Amino acid sequence: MKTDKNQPERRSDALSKARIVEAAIAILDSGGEGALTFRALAARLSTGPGAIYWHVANKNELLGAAADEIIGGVMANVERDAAPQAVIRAIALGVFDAIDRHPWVGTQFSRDPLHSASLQVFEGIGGRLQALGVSERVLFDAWSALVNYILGVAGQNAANARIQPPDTDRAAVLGAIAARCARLDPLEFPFVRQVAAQFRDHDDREQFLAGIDLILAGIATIR
Amino acid sequence: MKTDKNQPERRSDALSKARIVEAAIAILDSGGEGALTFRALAARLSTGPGAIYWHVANKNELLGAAADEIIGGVMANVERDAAPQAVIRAIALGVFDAIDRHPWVGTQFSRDPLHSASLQVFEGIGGRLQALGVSERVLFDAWSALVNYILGVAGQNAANARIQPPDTDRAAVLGAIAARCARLDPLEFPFVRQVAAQFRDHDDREQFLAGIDLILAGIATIR
DNA sequence: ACCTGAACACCGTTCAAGT
DNA sequence: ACCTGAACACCGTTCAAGT
Repeated sequence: MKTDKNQPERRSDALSKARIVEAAIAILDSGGEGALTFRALAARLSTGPGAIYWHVANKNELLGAAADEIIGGVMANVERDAAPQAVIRAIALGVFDAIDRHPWVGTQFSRDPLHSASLQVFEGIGGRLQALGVSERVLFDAWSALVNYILGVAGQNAANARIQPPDTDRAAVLGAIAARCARLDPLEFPFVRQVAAQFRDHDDREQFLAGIDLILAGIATIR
Repeated sequence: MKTDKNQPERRSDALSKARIVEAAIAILDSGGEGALTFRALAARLSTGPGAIYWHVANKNELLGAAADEIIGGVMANVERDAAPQAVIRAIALGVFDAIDRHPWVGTQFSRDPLHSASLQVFEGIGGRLQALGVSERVLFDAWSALVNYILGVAGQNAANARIQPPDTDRAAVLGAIAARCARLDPLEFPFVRQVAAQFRDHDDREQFLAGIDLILAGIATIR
């Protein structure tokens, strides 16, 4: 039985928060954070900037709703029936990959820490640590380390994306950085010089996951 | 023998990059990131906005120079003669405390990863990991985990500060968040509800350091 | 109830004109 | 060489006026 959602109007050009958020996501993904303007958004929706304010309080709320949309989708698809460590890795990678595809999301976690997006991540990580049998005494430390790491990297990646145009060549940027490192004073920066080659060929995602595993290994030592 | 720095002019009202950066830091510290405006800066220096552009390319460079000033001071004061783990903790806490006092600095690490501020942190952490005897194979993982964590938390704290006015009551905010957590659905968010009380009384700095120690413990397991 | 679009109060940045 | 400040091309947001 298909019970039609009895929407008041079927006109596809009627404005709604859902349509506004959808359009905002499209603009953010294709043009980056700088491209989202109330004027650009209004143009895409064939209306004036003022119309958007009837459905959305301000730009902050709009960005929050857009981020919730993305993270909500990620968290809904996390496989929850695996071993606790595996679920923690899946949540972490889910967030990482979402920020990779939609860098602007990374800035939004700190906007309101109790919005559904963040809450789902918080609960997902914390619940698995309990399932892992982490003692009450260190549970809060373990949880905050993981959450700080995951959301911190998300924010850094978002900041990086904001600096670089949406279609920058990652490999070229890494190569340029590595080359500049190799030219540093060997006496002042021996380590950075040495690590430059590895840095050029590294994969952000792998390094991110290695960090998660190091924290999990640390948790295991005091569990 | 006091060899006077033979500066061309002694007039204290002469504009210079140093004076501009100093004034920018004062504005950023007292009013937050939103308060730094070329007009506000010009007013404080009793000149026009255009004059600043003679000494500084744009706002981005200005923020970078200001952040370098702060982090440079922190890194210069790190005690380097202690045990490697202690130095790593000292660097991490130095960065953390600097962002606590000057939240706007936290956004600047990702601006240019090879500016002196970031480089000094990178080298400081990496060098101590080598001193710790971390094997070549896992050195890069260990280093990137620590650096990601330190700069990630810095960025999150900066973002939090940008949302809240510079003189917000921390304890009141934490209390309000904890209260909202306690009202969440116990079936959907059991962990978050349970952790809310601890969250209200937690200390950001202690939690940050606990995370560092967990990563160090993880590194020790594969060293 | 919902939409329109001009207008307001800002930005960063530029640039001709001054000294 | 360095400074001035008006002007340009933008913002987010508001609001009287429309339907």
